[in-house]
Amino acid sequence: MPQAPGRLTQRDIARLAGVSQTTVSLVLNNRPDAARIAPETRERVLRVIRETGYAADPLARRMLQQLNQILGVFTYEPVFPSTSADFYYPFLRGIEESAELSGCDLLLFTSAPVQDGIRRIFHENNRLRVADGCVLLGRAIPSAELSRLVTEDYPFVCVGRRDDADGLPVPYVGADYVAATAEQVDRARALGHERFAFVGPGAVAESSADRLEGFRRAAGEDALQVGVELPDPVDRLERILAAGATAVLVDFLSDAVELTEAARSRGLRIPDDLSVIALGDPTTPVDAPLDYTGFTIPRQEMGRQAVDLLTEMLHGQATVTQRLLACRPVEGETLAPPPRH
Amino acid sequence: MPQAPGRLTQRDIARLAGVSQTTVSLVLNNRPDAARIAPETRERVLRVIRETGYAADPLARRMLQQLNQILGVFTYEPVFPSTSADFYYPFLRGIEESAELSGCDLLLFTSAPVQDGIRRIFHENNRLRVADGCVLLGRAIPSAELSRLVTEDYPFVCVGRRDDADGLPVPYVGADYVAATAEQVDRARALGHERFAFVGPGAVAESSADRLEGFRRAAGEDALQVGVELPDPVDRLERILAAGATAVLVDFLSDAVELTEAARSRGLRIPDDLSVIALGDPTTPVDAPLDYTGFTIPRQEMGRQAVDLLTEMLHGQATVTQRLLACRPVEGETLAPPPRH
DNA sequence: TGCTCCAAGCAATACGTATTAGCCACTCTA
DNA sequence: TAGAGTGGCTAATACGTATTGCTTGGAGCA
Repeated sequence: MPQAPGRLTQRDIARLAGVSQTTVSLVLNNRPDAARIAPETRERVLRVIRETGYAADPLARRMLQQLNQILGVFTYEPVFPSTSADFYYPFLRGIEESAELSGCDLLLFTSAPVQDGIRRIFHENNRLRVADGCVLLGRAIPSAELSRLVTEDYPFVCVGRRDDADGLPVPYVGADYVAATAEQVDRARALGHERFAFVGPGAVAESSADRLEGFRRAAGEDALQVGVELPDPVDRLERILAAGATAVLVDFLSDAVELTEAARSRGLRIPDDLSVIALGDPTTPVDAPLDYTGFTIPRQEMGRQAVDLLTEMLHGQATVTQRLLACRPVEGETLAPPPRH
Repeated sequence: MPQAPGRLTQRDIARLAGVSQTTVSLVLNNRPDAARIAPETRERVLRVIRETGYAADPLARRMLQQLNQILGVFTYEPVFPSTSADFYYPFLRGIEESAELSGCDLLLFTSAPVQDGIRRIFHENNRLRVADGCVLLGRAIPSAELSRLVTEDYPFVCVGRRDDADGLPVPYVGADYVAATAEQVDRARALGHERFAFVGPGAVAESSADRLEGFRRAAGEDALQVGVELPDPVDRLERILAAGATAVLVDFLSDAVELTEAARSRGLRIPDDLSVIALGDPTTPVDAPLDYTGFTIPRQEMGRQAVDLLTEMLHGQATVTQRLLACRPVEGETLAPPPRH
C-alpha cells in the first residue's frame, strides 16, 4: 500500500513542537487573519517542519474543497487507435494545454466498455462522477446519453455543436460549419460557378448536418446532394455532372479523394474541369494527392475552450454555455473558375 | 468555496434508499464476508445507484488506502505538444490498451507544473496518490524523484530501463538496447566491416548509455565515439573517416540524417561508401531521406507491459519488477559491405 | 473589586468513505 | 423459558487537514 509506514502528519508535528494540530495548520497556511500565533511559537513549529521535511497530504486538503481538480475526457471513438488518432490529437492538445493552465488533471475514461464499436458512458458501473466534470469527444454522440447527462445535471461540455437533448440545450464548443461551408459556396460563386453539388451523409451527425445546411443556404434548397445512397464514386461523379454542377463541396476528405480519382480516370482535370472543395480536415488519415481548397477546423482551440467553459461552469461563472468558433479558409489548388463552353 | 453541482455522496444514496450510509458502502464494496445484506435491500440500493449514476469519491477512498481503478500517467516531457508527440504516441496506445483490458481509467497528471522545461512530480500540491499507482514516461527522469518514489513505497513503473535509485531497484519495462545495438555491430561485421564508430551522447540517459554500452561490447572498448563535443556533422564525418570506420551507429535519427547529408555533399554514397545504422525509432519527427537499417523499439508493447506490471504490483503478485523487451531488427537500405580498396 | 477586552491557543467538527463493534428481533436448542 | 445463535442492519470511528468557535490567562479601565 502506498502509505509509507512512518508518514508524518500534522499531529506528529504538533506533538514534537508541543502545540495542537490546529496550530500547526494555522502556521502552515499562514493566514493573514489568523495571525494569532506568537512569533516564537510559529518559529518553533516551522523549525520542526523543516527538520522533519513534513509535507501536507494533498488528498486530505482536497477533501475539504468540493472539487477534485479532475476533469474527465470521454471519447466516443477510441482515441489512441490510429484510425481516428490524427483527428483527435489536436483536440487533446488543446484540452491538455488548458487543463495544465487551470491546474487540473485529466481522467481518460478508458474503462468504459466498447459496445457496437462505440463507447458508452452509461453502463453498469459508470465512473463519470469520479471527475468534477467531463469533456465529450466524438462525431456522433447518442442523444440518449446527452439527455441523461443534462437531466442529471452533470457538468459537461461537448467538443462540436450538438442539438438540444429533450429540448434542453447541450453545452458545447463547436465549429461554425454552417458559415464556413456557405462561405466556400460564395467564394466559388464569385469565381463564376453557378451550379453546386454536395457530397456527404447529411443528418447522421450534427457536424455533417451543419455542412449540408450551410451548403443549402448558399447554394439553394434544391441544389444536388449526394449521400450514402450512392456509394460508388463513379456513380456520384455521373450524377454531379448530369446535374451540371461545376463545383463540388465534399464533407469527408476520403470522399473527395475518391471523387478526384474517378474524375481523373474519366479524363477530367481538377480544378480546370471541376472544382472540388473539402469541408474540413480529414477525420481519417488519407494520402491526399492534392492540396484541397476548403477550410480547417480550429481543433486545438476547440479543446482549449471546452476546458475553459467546463471550468467556468464548475465555478458557476458560465453564462453562455454554447460557443461556435470560426473555421479558417484554406487556399488550396482545387478551386478555379468554371470551364467555358 | 466551489461546490460541484449535484455531487452525490453515500449519504444521499442512503437517504434515497432508506438505509444507512454503512449499508450503501457494504453493498458497493460487496464484501463476501461482511455481506449480510438482504437481497431486496441490496437491490434497492443498487437501483438508486444506477439511477443516480453515483460513483465513490476517489479522494476519500484513497484516504483510507483503497484502490480506485485509476492508474496515473506521468510524462516528464509534455506529451501532446508535437515535438515529442510521435514518440510518445505508441507508448500511450499500449498503456491505453492494457488499461482498458484491466478496467482501469487513466489519470494524466497535467497539473504537475513545468519547471526548467521538465515536469516535476513532487511539488507543493502533488496529487500522485489520487491514482493507485503510476506509469512514468520520459527519456531522463531525475534520480531524486525516483528515489523518493521508491522510499515512499509508492507503486510505479517506468517505461524504459532505469538505474538503481539510492541502491534500490527501480521497477521498469525497458527495451534491450545493449543487445539490439551489439546485434547491429555483429551484422555489420558479418558483412565484412572491421572498424566502427558511434554517434550519440552516451551517459545522459539510460537509453543512450545502453546503446553505447552495446556498441562497446561488440565493437571493442576503444572504438570511436562521437558525442556532443563535436556538434557539427561535417566535423563528425571527418573524425569518423579519419578513424577508418566503415560503419557508423547513430543514437538519434536526426543525427543520422545530418550525417547522411554531410556525407553526400562530400560525394560519398550511402551505403556503398559508408554504412549508417540508426539505433531505434526517431524521438523527434524527422523527414528521413532514406530507409535506415537498424531496429525498432517495441513501444506499444512496452506501454502494455508497463501497465500489466503495475497492475500485478498493486495486487502483490509481481515477483520480478524489471523487464527488458527485445527490439526488432529493421532491414533498411543503409547497410552494405564495406568498400574495397 | 468587578468588568470588559484581547491575545494565544485549543477542542470540536467537517469533508466522504470503509470498517468495527454492536444492537435488535427472531429462531433454535435444552 | 432461559440461553445461545443468527440474520440484518446501524452507530461510531478513523483517515489527515482546515475552519469555527470556545477557553484561558492576563491587561486595561472605572
